[in-house]
Amino acid sequence: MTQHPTAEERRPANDGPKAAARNRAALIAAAREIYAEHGLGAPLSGIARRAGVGQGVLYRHFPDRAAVANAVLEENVREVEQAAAASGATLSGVLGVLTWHLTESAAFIGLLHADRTGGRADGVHAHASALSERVARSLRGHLTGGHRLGGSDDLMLAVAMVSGAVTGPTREERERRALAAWRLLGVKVGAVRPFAG
Amino acid sequence: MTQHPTAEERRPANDGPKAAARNRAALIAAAREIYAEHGLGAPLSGIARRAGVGQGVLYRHFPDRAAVANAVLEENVREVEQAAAASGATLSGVLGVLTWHLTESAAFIGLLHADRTGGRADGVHAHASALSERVARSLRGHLTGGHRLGGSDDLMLAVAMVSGAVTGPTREERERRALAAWRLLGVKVGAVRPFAG
Amino acid sequence: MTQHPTAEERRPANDGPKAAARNRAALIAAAREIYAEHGLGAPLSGIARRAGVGQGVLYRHFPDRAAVANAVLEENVREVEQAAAASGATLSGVLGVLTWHLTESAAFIGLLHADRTGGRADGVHAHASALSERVARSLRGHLTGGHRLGGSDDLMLAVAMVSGAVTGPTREERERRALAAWRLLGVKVGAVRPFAG
Amino acid sequence: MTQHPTAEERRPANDGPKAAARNRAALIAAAREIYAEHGLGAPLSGIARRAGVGQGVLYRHFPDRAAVANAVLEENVREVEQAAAASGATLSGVLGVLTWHLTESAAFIGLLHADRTGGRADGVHAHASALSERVARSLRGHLTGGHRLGGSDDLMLAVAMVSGAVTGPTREERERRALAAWRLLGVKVGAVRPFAG
DNA sequence: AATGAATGAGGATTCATTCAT
DNA sequence: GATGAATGAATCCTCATTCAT
Repeated sequence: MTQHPTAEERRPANDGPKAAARNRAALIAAAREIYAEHGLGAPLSGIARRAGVGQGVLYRHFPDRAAVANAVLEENVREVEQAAAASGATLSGVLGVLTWHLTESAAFIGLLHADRTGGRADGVHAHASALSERVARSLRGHLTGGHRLGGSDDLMLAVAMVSGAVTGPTREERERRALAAWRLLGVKVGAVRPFAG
Repeated sequence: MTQHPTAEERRPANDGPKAAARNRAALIAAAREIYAEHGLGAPLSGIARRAGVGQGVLYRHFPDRAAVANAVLEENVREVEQAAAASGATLSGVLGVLTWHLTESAAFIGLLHADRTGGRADGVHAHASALSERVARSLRGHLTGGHRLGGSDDLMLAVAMVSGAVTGPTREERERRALAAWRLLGVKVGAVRPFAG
Repeated sequence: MTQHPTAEERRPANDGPKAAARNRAALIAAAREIYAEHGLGAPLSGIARRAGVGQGVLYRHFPDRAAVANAVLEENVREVEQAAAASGATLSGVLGVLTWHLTESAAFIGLLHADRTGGRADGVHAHASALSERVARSLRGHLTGGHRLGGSDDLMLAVAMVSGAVTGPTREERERRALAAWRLLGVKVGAVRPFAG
Repeated sequence: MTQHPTAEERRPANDGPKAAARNRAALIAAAREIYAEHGLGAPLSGIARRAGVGQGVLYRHFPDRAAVANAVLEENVREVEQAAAASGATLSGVLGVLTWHLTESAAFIGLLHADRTGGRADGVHAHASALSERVARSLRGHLTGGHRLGGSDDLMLAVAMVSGAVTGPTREERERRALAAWRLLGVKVGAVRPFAG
């Protein structure tokens, strides 16, 4: 509580710098939901609304549409990295976390398909390959060879393939399909769940 | 009450009803190109412009955005069906044609991913499953078992997976990746080319 | 997918939230004028232009065409209600105010004729009967019987009849005809003027 | 059946000049219906469609939107004139026919309100006053004085007033209101029905 | 640092009207 | 004479982005 303790009625919520971080998180969470419901092209105004902040706040934190998507992706990628960095991590474990994000986040799937839509140099795409590379690096470290995939390139291709299979209205359905896809590839996947310490 | 008093001077070209079929084809061809360049969400006005017709013509032939996409997809699916129906057709041959369309047509890939974007029940999606089923039927007839795929469902899952792998700026690159994907799945694919009698 | 990359140069005036109320009032005033000149079906863009605001502002304040008309009507009805509620109000006095609005506001006349145009259930019509009932209620309280009208229903019919007589290019002409109409009905009408305290 | 009895299969209906008159009548009838359902601003294309002819035919017979409306009005006015010219015609009888058209034809009501909408010099309005004058003339001849209306002007004002009262979704409801309006004016009206010789 | 109104370009859609056949 | 496709201007409406407060 580094704020002035004085209660202030009027003036709609300006809780000081602490709120900034909170707002940012709320925006990312809102964006994730909106993306899941309406796809990556959803109106930014809706994201701000769901986050419970004004449009201006969104633009304070993210200069443009791409930045919002990137922030969402960043979180997904970071979790995969953390899963990969955790002690005792195995390829199948990391793939489980990766698969979780694949089934849970529309934006994350979009990441793997960014360059397909063609044209518009969104800046989403700009970052996309960098993020994609971070995922690749996370997986690379755990490649052991007990499967049909030849190397990191094959593995990332497989990830893209699985993401192609991840369709369906509910997360459960998407998970079912993702696991079926990994099975077709002959790859063992651990528990499908978010990374949590 | 709302009237439309139009201009009175110029009135370029009206080749008569004969042009109707030609225009429809031009619109589909234009849509295919535009979709490849800008994705399925591209402005309809651009399609009309590229087809060299007024916007009204587009709306005459296709009541809405979904109808345009469906018309494009319809062509792709029909070629696959024709390839499947041709005498001497083999699964790998049909898959070659299918793969061609996968690498050539953004809309066709979208077909396999229609339900991922979430939200908007476009009517694209409405037809999508019907079209998807037609593809499945075309492939089903040639399932022989000389591979790891268990049945029609596995096969369609595999198609979705390959479509997930089909990214990249050029068709050649996309073909390279598609073939790599089929290889990972252990499925033999014939010549990647459009069906031609 | 559809994006709106706007221009980057000019960005005229943004007087801040303070302007909101002012803009709303300006829009209603503009709508009243436009309606008088071009009827209820006039382009909304013209209203925004005359109000000196962007089209977006109009849509912010009024979700659709009906809402604009309703806002205009609301003002008219409110004045009649106020005239009816004023101390010392008499039927003829209220009718004078009502007649003023009849001669001044095309939208207000439209209110009484809403259901004639047939077809389109505008939502204008939805509110219309509610507003119409408010007018009826305002008059009802002052029915005294010193005339040929039997009751509230007759009175509202009479109002509709007078509104039918209110034609002509200038307000003065319309007032002349309105008064002649009331005379034919044998109803005494007070000063034809807006309500002002 | 004054047509050539030769059956002709192909060539979409061009039954010779005789068809022209039939088409014209069909267009007017269609316009009357469409006007009743969707108001005077309804799309011309709908009128042509309902008449079962191409758009071009409509334009052959009527140079513009106004001409269509005028043709519809013309029919209404002519019936009133015929009723007035019939031997043994009385004012109340003519008013009965007039009232029929008032309750049956949206366009005809519009005639009496043409100048209210303001602005747009439709050409509907151009003819409107001429037609209106023809109605006045028809009534004038039968003015006898057994009522409160002072003269032709009063009578036309009364007609306008009644037309203002003619609202409601069904013709029956509109007739009910029209008769109530005439009653308020103390004018006796004969049978409400179209003129038929 | 937040709010939320305003701007205005862009894209969708609808018709009035023309014209080749 | 009829058909109905084509044109394209006008209108509707949406949103990305800026900015006064």
